[in-house]
Amino acid sequence: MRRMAANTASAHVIGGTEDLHAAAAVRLTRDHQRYTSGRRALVELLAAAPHPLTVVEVLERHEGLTQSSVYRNLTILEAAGVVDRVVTDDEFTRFELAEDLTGHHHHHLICAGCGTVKDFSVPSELESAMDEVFRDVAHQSGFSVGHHRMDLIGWCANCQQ
Amino acid sequence: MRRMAANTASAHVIGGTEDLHAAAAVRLTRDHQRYTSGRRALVELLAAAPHPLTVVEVLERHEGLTQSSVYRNLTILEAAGVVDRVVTDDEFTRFELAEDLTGHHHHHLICAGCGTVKDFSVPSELESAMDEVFRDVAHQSGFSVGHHRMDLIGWCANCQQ
DNA sequence: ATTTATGCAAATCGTTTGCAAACCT
DNA sequence: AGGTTTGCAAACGATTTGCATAAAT
Repeated sequence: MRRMAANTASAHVIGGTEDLHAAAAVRLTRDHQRYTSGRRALVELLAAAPHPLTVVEVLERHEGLTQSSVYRNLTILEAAGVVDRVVTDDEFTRFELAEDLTGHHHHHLICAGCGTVKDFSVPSELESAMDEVFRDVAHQSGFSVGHHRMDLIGWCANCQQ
Repeated sequence: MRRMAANTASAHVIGGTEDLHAAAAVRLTRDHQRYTSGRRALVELLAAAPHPLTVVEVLERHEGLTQSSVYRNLTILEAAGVVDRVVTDDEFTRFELAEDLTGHHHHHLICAGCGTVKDFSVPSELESAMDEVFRDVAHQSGFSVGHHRMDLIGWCANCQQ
């Protein structure tokens, strides 16, 4: 039941994608939701993208998708823990696969000029040190912390002058 | 170390606030902008608030202000470096005084339930360690980094269950 | 057969903008 | 005077929603 990604160039479906779909299906089922072809297409697109995608980018990359359904399905996928919402300073919400599905904890370099988002990660010792501080902060403030977000805002190579 | 004494909504100008207004005036002038009473009122409100404010909150706190002017002036104050824009996961943009005006580098605890934002800070050793990593990342990626943002997303005491 | 998802178009709502009057300097 | 800022109302645009049809179980 495999769907070949229908886009321009090197969109090669990797072997490991099956597990991804299986995991997505499990999470949706847990939420009493179906893993429809539209949702599957979204997961496929996000898995293939090198950075978080806006809804506009999603629509550009896949002819068959409709705007309203994309919004609805991204919301559902987010609620099911399949997708993460990425907020930047511009007016477009972006989406990426949930970190615990990809197993790749990372952060974002956000260009204040063009809005481009690029991934990066930091040494695990630093992550651990941060997590420890966060636990303290949460405890003192009565918050229960779900996750953290650490972004760098700056100017990409293109946008510097 | 500045002490922020205001809490109620009185039109009382506090002693230490003078420096703040002076600094704001300098930055606006540098941008060929005037420090009008509306802009002054915004700085006053943000200085008195214990957390970043939405436009709605600003309007609630000061009768004389108009929505469109508040938006326009916050944009101008941001461009002049007097105010920082705080982006969370909800649909409201928030604003706070620029960190280098208050001299208080901090981060945000964001409640995923009600959108409340609470400030916190981390040990300076951790900030330094982060800054060092960020310099490397920026260098490798061709970005010039302006600032970073590190938030905790979770559930406040009220919103847990 | 019944529930759930989709597509289209219309509505929503935070934010932006056009324009004439009020405000500096 | 000459340029800016303001207030009001209208416009904008990303996202949401109502509803009839199509798909899934």
